[in-house]
Amino acid sequence: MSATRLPGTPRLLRALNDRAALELLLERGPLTRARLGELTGLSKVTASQLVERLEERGLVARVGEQAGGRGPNAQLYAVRPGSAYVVGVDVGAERVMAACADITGAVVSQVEQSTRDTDDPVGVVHTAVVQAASRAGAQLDSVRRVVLGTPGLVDPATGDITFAFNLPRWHRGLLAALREDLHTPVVFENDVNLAAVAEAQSGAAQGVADFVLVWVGAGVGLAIMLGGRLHHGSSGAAGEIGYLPVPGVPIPRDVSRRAKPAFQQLAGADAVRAVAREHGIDAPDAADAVRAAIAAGTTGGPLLDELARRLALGVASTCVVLDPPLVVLAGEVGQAGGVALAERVQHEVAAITLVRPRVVPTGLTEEPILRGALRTALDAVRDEVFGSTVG
Amino acid sequence: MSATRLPGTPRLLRALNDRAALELLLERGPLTRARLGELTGLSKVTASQLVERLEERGLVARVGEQAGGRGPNAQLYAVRPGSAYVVGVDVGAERVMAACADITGAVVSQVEQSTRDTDDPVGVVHTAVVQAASRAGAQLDSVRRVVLGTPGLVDPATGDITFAFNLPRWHRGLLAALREDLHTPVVFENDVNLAAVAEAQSGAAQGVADFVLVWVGAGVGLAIMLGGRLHHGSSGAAGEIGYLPVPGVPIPRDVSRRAKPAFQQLAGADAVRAVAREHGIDAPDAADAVRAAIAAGTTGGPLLDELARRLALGVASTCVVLDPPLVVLAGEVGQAGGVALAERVQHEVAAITLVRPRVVPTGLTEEPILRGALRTALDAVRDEVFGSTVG
DNA sequence: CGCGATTCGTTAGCAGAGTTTACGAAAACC
DNA sequence: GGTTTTCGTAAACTCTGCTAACGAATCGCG
Repeated sequence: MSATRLPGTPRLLRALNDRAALELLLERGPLTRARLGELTGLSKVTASQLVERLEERGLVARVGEQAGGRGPNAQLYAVRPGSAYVVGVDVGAERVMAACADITGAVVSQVEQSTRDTDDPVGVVHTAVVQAASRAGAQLDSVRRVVLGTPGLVDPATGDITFAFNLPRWHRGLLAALREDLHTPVVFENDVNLAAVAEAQSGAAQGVADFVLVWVGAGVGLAIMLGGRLHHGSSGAAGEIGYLPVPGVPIPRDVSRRAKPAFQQLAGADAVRAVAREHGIDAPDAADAVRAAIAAGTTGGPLLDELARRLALGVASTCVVLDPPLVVLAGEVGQAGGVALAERVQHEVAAITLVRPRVVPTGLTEEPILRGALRTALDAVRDEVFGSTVG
Repeated sequence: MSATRLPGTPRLLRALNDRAALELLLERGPLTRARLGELTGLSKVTASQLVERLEERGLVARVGEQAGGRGPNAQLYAVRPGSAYVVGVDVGAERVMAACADITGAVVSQVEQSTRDTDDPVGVVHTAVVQAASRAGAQLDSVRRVVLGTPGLVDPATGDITFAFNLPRWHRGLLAALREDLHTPVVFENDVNLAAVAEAQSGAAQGVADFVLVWVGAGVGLAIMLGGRLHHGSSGAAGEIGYLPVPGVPIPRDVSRRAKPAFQQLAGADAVRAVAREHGIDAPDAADAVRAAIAAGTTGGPLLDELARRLALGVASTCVVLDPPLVVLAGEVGQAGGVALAERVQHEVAAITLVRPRVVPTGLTEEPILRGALRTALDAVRDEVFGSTVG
């Protein structure tokens, strides 16, 4: 009956300081013992002992000397890349992209495979993961975590995928197969959420702790970043804004797999193509239609206006609830729309609500979901590897 | 250019442990030194030293003995109530309610005053605060914080109130007057947010870290609690769901002070009264109308159904975005609707979205805003008073 | 009623983390 | 080549917490 909190023993201190030092080494590249002391706030000698400990644990290594200074050349230390690896995977409907990164975050290998011409998608994903690891020169047992990005909801209780309409149902088999071979934690994460993670790391939301990312592609989705962490919701369904009840579309009652959700019906790729046709732009692909409208200059304006008006309904709803400082438009359509679309959405949102979020297009072009998967895996693995002093 | 993190010195340990001990003393009442050791995870002797320190700092005092055990009677210690006080105020349009609590959270005094028959509302609030303090037997300089709950948005940058349509504009004067006399931090907080804080502490959301509270009164509002903390949004406008673009109401463009926001027009008290009249219930007050419908039994069903249908649009929008496990209905109308209304809203939300939040009526009857203000003030003051070992 | 069993609180000695002071050695400056 | 500066390491001390031991108080039981 005693909830016994964590004590607060001296070893906790060491764990905290070690962790802070490692984080600094990752962020600011190789450092000398003295500089590390300054940055952590610790004394020179303590920092020195600390580095020695980390070196013994195999987490840190000498990587050179810093010449040019006044005194003797200072030794430079950095996090040892080989101490752990992670694999991220973007599991799309038609292709699989896997990449392997070492614990410093450097992407060491990348593998792409098509799932179109096979009847064993599990096998494809599986070999992609194994190939990514081996091409990176990483032993399989030094891969500490695999993160798979897919559409659909991740049940926070079980970690399984639910409601992945547009993907085959082999996720469960995939999870089992990978875990069996790799003896490693394997987790799913929603693809839009991963895109947001990537956006925060190196896209349009760098250094912004709170923002939302609106994904406009085949479906519409939303990722919510609060305090630098993803908000998943109690059933993993936070951000499924396809189901927003918006004006202009009948609200389907008795939500089923058949019924088309309201906002998605208004702003999904199908709707974009339809609106484009009405405006005289006929393209096989929604993103192409948007690009065509932008290329058309003034002529394309009305289509973009209409698109922005529709998107703004969903964006306004989320912004009225959350009041984020920043909204990132991503996904095929969001990216294609670029600044032209983002500006229009920003203007439109300001017209119908009190909040005034900045709306910008994604700042990422290459594999946002994959990058997000790697980053997510890294965060978890660093907690494990770097925090092991506590255990 | 060195961002110098907090060091991680031994004194940090002491601060952490002291803080944990104080928190335990507040939560679980008077404790013996030995029990405190168990609960914190510290050794018996360390816990003993710790208590001695806290006693010297005046934060803790002996309050009795625990007889009946095997060995000698153990001394019981508790947080000293008199070491600091806070004042909370519910600033309504027609009356002001102030209360004073000691640092243990015990409410020591409560004062109510009308602002209807005066032309100096600032003075009324001011004297209410001073009276609450003096009736509590608290010196003015031991009141460490005053929290004022009012409608409107609180600008997170300045702390000032904006957009308080239904309240006079003397907030700024109030802030200045109170600060001048009391030499104490005085802060505003949105009334709906405070109601949510109270709900989390002792209402329908006890022990629930994530939930939203929907306020249905003259206006409609929303408070968002995530991880046990309020989410305010970048401009303090998070949860202003009156502005949700919902189906069934024209969306006013060029939002101005005149234009009635969409969702509010659909579900605010005015709308409730209007709907009630259509259903043959004519009451001067929206809450009365709802109560009449419930009292009418089956006859009142259709009105409640319609009300639930309207509310569900707003609730669904927020739940689609946030996916909270729990929605609390509060405010005059929400409270009047009770379980009958909550159940209907829950059912309706489930019909139009994928998420399945539990919807319940408020569990508080007495002064939720005032209680929330006190709790908010307490949290801040405890950080200051208990955390002062660090400084 | 007295003895043993328990538990409270304290004292003594020790271990882990970090700090200040001091110092030898290496590199650069003049 | 001397001076100056800086690196890395000792040595001695402080602060926090831990284990072990112990006197004293209280209850249970014979």
